[in-house]
Amino acid sequence: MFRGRYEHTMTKTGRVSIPSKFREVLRKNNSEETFVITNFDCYLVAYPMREWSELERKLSKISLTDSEATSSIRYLMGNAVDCPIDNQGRVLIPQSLRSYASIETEVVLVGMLKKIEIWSRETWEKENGSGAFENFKQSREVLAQYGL
Amino acid sequence: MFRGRYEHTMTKTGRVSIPSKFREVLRKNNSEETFVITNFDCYLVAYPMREWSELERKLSKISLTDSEATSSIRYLMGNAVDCPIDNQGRVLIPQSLRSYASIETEVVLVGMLKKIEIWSRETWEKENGSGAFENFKQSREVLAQYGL
DNA sequence: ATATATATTGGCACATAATGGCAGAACACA
DNA sequence: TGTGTTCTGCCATTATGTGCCAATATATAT
Repeated sequence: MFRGRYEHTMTKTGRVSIPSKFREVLRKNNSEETFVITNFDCYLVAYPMREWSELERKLSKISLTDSEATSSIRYLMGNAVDCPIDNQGRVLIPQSLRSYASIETEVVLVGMLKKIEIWSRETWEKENGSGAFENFKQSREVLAQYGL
Repeated sequence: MFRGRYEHTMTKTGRVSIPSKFREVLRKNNSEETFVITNFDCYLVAYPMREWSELERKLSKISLTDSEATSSIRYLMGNAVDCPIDNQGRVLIPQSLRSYASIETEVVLVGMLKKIEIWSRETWEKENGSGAFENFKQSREVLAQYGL
């Protein structure tokens, strides 16, 4: 499982180092060294290839006449990009996803169990900066429902 | 599986570059460097030769007496053209299919698992531009459904 | 404390991708 | 056979992606 938060900087060419702890998780799961990155709200989400492929395998069984499902698939797949990790442990985040998440240089990577979130630092501060603890306290009760 | 969305421009002669990620998928599947392209709704779909053959195999099982199915088959097969990929990684989209999908110069190519969709940019914007948020919500549900 | 390994990042050079243009080949049609 | 039109291969250009080396910082081991 991915956990922890890391602040990295992106190169001018759009490459971001994947924290070594995250790469270690991939290795331990015998997962391919590739993420599938997609957009979500105001940030990006990166799934290990293995998890994503599993989803695709299921989606590919859906009939091509189911137009509602097709349009979901179109959205989901159209925004997903596979980003292999290079020898220096970096991924190239495509321009389109960068601008979607307003990522310029400073990036926050957050381990979220089976996936990773990638935020621009600015957006991160705005959404999770000051009020984070307050939010946590308020929404903590939700956790009780899950036996925590 | 094909994934991602690419905006390319068509030459005056009707040639469109296939995104290199898509060609890579063909190579990895030891698939022939040829697509079968046909019309569908207001856009085009392109199948790797092997997938297309699979589709034909299924269609060939349909009884001749099922006239409704037969006319669907006629529609699909009648417009199908095989488009080999040239040395620059491009396909020539025949005039008839271009005009069918109102493709002039700006083209959107979408990876859709086992096939590719080819849209004119205008049509794409109209069909998938404004409704994006709906699709987003739907696709989120899909992800949740699969525990992602 | 010192040496050694690993992680992150910057920079550079080269490879590849996308696309525009052109010339000859193939084709259809009179 | 001649005359357009479309097709096709190839080259050139530009932008972007990719691999690699090196510098620095941090962690780990001796």
